Amino acid sequence: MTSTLGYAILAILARHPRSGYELSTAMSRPLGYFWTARHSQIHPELQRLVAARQVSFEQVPGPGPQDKKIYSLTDEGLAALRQWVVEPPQIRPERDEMVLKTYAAWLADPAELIRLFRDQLEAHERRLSSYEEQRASMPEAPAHGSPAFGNYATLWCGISYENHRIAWCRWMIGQLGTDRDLLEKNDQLSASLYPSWDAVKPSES
Amino acid sequence: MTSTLGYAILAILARHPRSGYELSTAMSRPLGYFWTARHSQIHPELQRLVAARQVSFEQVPGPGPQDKKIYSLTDEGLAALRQWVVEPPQIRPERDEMVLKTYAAWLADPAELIRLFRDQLEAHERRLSSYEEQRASMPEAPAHGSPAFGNYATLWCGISYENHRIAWCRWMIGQLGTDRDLLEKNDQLSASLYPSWDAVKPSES
DNA sequence: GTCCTCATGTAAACCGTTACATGATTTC
DNA sequence: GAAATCATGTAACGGTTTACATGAGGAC
Repeated sequence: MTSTLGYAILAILARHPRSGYELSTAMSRPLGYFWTARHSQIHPELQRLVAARQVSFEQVPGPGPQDKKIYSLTDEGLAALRQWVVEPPQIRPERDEMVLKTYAAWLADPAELIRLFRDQLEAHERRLSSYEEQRASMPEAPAHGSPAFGNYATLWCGISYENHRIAWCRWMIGQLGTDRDLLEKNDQLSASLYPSWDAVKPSES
Repeated sequence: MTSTLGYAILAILARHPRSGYELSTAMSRPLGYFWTARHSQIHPELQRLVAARQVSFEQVPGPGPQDKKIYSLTDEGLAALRQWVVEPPQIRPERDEMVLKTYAAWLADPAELIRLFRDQLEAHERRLSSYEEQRASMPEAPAHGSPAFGNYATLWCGISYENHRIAWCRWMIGQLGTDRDLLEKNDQLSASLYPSWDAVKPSES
């Protein structure tokens, strides 16, 4: 019954109670990297969760004209969240605009494509270094059972993902920039950092 | 004006003309891994693309009661596609249900989590070996300018992505399965195949 | 005769974004 | 005094999924 957005809200409230406003800031970039939502989606969803008895709220006088509502998980909500976590995820189609562009890249001007992938590369490098910073200010391998484990594990995934993306951008730039000065640079970078086809081959079959 | 779905259709038609039905099979799993759509979305979009003069069609008598329509790109459509390819992609939020579950994983039973990540791991391994097979039946590094380049580059991305995902699943299973017999197995697997934090560190800052 | 593939469409429901709407408090 | 932050909501729109609707031809 509860939507994935609903579980995202429950997952955040499981850490500590928050207002709808705080939820919406937590679920917008650059904080909410793996599930985002606007306040216009969060407020109605909170109302639904209250109706389903998965969250409750207490009203405290806020700065604005309306009362501030501090939402927290109910026992029912926590139980539902716990159950949902270990259920296999819905298979939702991957829609990746960069990969789609790549599929049609054979039609486009190589110089412009290089510019596009350089921009992407920079963006992913910026994200990676931000993740690395976050990791640095975090205890190494927190115990399962503490919320820090969730933070640590999602960060690990994020760092791994950015490395994958960076390797791919570098490879693309290398492929597109044949017989040019950037060839040597990119060859070095992409060959070492990421599993190339050839390096992976001996492991299986 | 044209939506991303529109460009996805243009990108497929740029290879060779197809009917709406053929488009819908091409854009459903397991073929269309990076942009999927149902026929109920494709047929109206094709009508819009025809109205925008980006595709044209010729009717041939089909098996059913209605004529089969073979769509192909117009010069205008090809030009629009070429332009779109090198434009920076819209930043669309990442919504990853597995990462969201991971964020809340500290609440769940480790044994059940291991089961979940093992299933995920298997699915990604299956995909990877299917990709590897496809790569094997493909010329090494096709020239930019031929459609084979698009196939090769998207496959490279897919293989890199699956490797990232596999490494992450293995790491998670290793983290969850402390003081158990599976610890040794997973330590070996994840440490070698994928960049751990520590291995990446000396490169930057 | 039933099921599967080929073939094209429409309608309702759902999810998410953008825009509309209001207003107090704090900071510059 | 203007702008940013805190705070909560609704409405319109666009994209996606699911369901409805039809029907020929071939395989079993």
